[in-house]
Amino acid sequence: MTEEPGEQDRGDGVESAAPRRRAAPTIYDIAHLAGVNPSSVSRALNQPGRMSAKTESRIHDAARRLNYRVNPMARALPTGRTNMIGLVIADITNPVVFSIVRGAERAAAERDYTLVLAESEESSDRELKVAERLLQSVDGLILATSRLDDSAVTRLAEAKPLVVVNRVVDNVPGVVADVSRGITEAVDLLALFGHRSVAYLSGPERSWISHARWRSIKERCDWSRMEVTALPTASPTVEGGRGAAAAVRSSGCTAVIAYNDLIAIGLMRELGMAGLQIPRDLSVVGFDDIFGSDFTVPPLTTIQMPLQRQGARAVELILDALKEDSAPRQSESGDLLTHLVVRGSVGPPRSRSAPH
Amino acid sequence: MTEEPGEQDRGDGVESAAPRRRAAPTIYDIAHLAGVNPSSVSRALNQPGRMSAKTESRIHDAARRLNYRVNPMARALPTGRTNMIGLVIADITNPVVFSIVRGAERAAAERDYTLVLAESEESSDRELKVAERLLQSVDGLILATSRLDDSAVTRLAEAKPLVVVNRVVDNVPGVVADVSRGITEAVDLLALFGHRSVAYLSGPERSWISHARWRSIKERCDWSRMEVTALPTASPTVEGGRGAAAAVRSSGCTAVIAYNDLIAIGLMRELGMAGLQIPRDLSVVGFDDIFGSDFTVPPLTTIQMPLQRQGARAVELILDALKEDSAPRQSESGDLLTHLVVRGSVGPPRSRSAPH
DNA sequence: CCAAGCTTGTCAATCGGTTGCCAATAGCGA
DNA sequence: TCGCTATTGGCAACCGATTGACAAGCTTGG
Repeated sequence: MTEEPGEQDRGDGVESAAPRRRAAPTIYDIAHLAGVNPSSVSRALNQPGRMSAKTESRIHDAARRLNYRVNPMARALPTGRTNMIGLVIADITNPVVFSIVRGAERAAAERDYTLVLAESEESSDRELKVAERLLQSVDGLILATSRLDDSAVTRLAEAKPLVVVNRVVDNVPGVVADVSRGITEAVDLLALFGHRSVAYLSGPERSWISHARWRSIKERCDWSRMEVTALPTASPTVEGGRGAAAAVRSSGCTAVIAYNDLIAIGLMRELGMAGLQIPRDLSVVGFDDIFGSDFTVPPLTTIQMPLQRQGARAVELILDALKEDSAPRQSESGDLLTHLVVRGSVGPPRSRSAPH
Repeated sequence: MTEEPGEQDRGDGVESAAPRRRAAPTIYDIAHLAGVNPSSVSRALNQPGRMSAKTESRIHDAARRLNYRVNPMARALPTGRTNMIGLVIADITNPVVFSIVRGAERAAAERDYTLVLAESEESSDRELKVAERLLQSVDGLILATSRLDDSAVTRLAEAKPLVVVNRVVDNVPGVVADVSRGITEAVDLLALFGHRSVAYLSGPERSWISHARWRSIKERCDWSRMEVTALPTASPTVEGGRGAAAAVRSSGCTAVIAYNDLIAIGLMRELGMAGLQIPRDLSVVGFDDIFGSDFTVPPLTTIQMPLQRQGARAVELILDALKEDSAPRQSESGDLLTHLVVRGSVGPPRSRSAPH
């Protein structure tokens, strides 16, 4: 309380041994140094050109000299804008989300937004809680691998701009990749090799995207006059893939398209341990092209999703919604195409190895 | 300006087509509903028991009825606490950081903290910028894979509690795993198989942890009377491992310990393509036990780092520093042990295959 | 029966920036 | 040189919550 109360003991509450923190400079410090009113500082910093060049540069100099950074919390209060975007994912160790996170982080950072991350650990209860908590601190929310039902998503979307990834919810913008191209390529390749019977190792029953993939696969297989059946898996993981091996073998199919790469990898490993050879005994196609899918033997042929671009696009949609209030852009898959990455896990079926 | 100015047009600035957002309830709404003063609401919510049970429960009821969540920005202003922790990483697609992120996210969420993520894209300039930006909005900062030099780290640590992971910087708390146990196990296993000459494929020249690993490997090899040399790699990636294959072959060593799994995997793939067999022609040990390190053929034997625990520990250190100002705990590796995960990439050397 | 001691709740200042409104100033033409 | 308008900059309210100081209400003891 020597001179400027509140300047003296700011920083951290207790004042004993802890390393002394230097308090961050404020616009008041700048105003003092530049000899102007704090509000002028705010103006100079936020609306360049609305002030005499001389004063403006004096203020900027002072700010630079003090190494000033705006306090995002203080700014957020009156404006309601935090410059943060929330990203909720089910499981951060799922390689599928890495790319989404990266794409989102990059797109956000580029526009000076900060990404806030939260994990729902595959629980829809936790997801709701986490999303509600995040919602308070961010300008918009991305649900990357949501386990919520549509109504909950819709309700969340009422509070702040919200975008879902790889999912379609009425009236909520979504970023969905167009799987048809990749699937067409995959099915066509199998057909070319002479496969006549294919199985789809499906994902979680409640997964919108798993059904979308199945529909697309079914359609293309029908078109190619191939038999196709869906086989369930216990979980969309390596373990789930392992567990499905028996069903695959007894199904009599000669090729498999898996809901994701983890399942595909699990299946290959299990069959490999049982002495089968891939692709001689079974052709396997994965989905996503995750990190490590080329480490396997043989390397996995897989349908690559534009996950990083999807993450970036999700951020862009949020920012769009924030900027103007044009009608919320609906799920558009324009440039979000998938394509087949051909590696070693697809070949001719055992019986007839000649094409066609 | 009909009645309560500022109540009418809150929500979002522009008011045309955009989906109407409902404004979040405030403590004033609660106070109004419960018929008390806003400050009583704050007290009832934050200091339970300091108020008549009756009033308190009335306030809680009102809060629940309005589905009230505290506005973190508004709270952060007077308290200086944001309940957010920043995590800066070099490259989010590096599998090593997944586990750190997960550990940190879990530990943070458990204590009602939110994790804020930023990527430096391997650039120390960007890292500094990003860290300074984050510093404004968080209560503490974790540098997981920092490319900054010590002085920059020290300077950042002056502003807010800061923790580095897998690195030691004077006067800055760090979370460093004790590599000696894993390395001892690895070197001993190689010795047991009869290897006499080992190479270390090192990481980035400026990486503290790479040197630490090298020192530990050198020490144990000396102890075992094994020859050991360090071989440089161009980068700590699969590509870097590939590029080092030639040097490894001409070095005459029979076993390799790589700075990380990516290098090990790259090396194995390159050698495999050249017709060598692992472990017959070369034993390979990786570091980290990343996702996918068991997808390779043979599966990679690797020294597992407790990355997830390290991430969690980093958060705990921040929280400690925030709570009391006990002397900042210095890098302690107590329970952060490494250990060898034995898989298929280590075997007896070609020449003499009998142990010892 | 009254004063002292606790509870319980209210007031008001504050955190750091933003912004509408208005006064002071500068610039301009006549 | 004067008066008018276009700029420029300052004042003050406000965003939502926290918190120290204090008043009102209650209990309790002398």
